[in-house]
Amino acid sequence: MKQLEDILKTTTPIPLNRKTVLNITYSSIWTKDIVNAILKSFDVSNEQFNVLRILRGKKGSPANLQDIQDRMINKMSNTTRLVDKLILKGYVERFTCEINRRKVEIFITKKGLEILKEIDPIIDRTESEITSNLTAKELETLNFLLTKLRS
Amino acid sequence: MKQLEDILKTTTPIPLNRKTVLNITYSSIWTKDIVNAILKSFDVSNEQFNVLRILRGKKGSPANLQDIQDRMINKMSNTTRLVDKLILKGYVERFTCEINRRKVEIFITKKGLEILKEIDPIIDRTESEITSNLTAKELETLNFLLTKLRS
DNA sequence: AACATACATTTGTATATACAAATATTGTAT
DNA sequence: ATACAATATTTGTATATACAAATGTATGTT
Repeated sequence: MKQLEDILKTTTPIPLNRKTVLNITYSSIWTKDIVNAILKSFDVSNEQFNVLRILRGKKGSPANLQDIQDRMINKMSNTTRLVDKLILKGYVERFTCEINRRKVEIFITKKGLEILKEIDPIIDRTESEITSNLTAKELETLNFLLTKLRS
Repeated sequence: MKQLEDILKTTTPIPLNRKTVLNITYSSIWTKDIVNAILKSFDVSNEQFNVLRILRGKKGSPANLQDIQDRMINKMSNTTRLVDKLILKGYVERFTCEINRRKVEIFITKKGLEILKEIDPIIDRTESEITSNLTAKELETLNFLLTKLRS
């Protein structure tokens, strides 16, 4: 098992508080890199993939920008431009809401649903691989500790 | 304790594999936001602070860009421009290495050491607060599980 | 109706991240 | 000595992130 001290190439031991923060940060980068490598072959960024899945979850009903931001794990400060890119790729459509013209209505297109259908099983498999070194019980404990940390 | 399903405002339960990946990602964002809020008041970014601490760790001996990148938790693809910003702020100096002119020699300045001395105790306290909901034993377990996950 | 206020999104600017290509320097083989 | 590969950094381009300001729309008060 590669300890954090090895990864950061430091000889002095890191205090437990800092070590925990660094370990979480490093693990997050580690998982992100693995997932990104998969998504890259589909020319879709992590955030774009996230938005597409949120839109699919709406099952045909429109989403506005706030809906999307609320459901995004990394609160983007600029969902407008992210949606712009998805429109260019043909995965998403945007209309202004007729009832409240300040709002926009964003829908996933058929093409968007199709690319998700392609990517989904690969991401599922990747997420299984990422967590394969821990038992189900260990995963439960890890989730519990992370949730408690933030509470 | 706020579960991930609440955070992401989803009603459907998330499978354990994906939940773990998301929990790590979200926890990383959570800690980053807290630390960033502190650093922001010093007009230093997380990455800049990281580099300054790496340079201080060299204790007067020069660091080149690869040294810095190797010790950075988030492998920046562009340490050149990050160092540029630190030079502008007067926290760092850069010279070309006379022995191997492809390399650069980067040093932290007195001003850089002084700002670190100011920031350090505040970050220490912040890291203690971040981890204050878990006992030492729980923190050990968390670190163990994250390390095992990546092994 | 006129005004201020709140809301939802867009735009602007700076920095960060990711990757590819360009530049400069050094080491090695012939 | 020349050519070629390896090394170390820099530059370019695209996207992502963070925050502030601007725009356009709706709502409440007088």
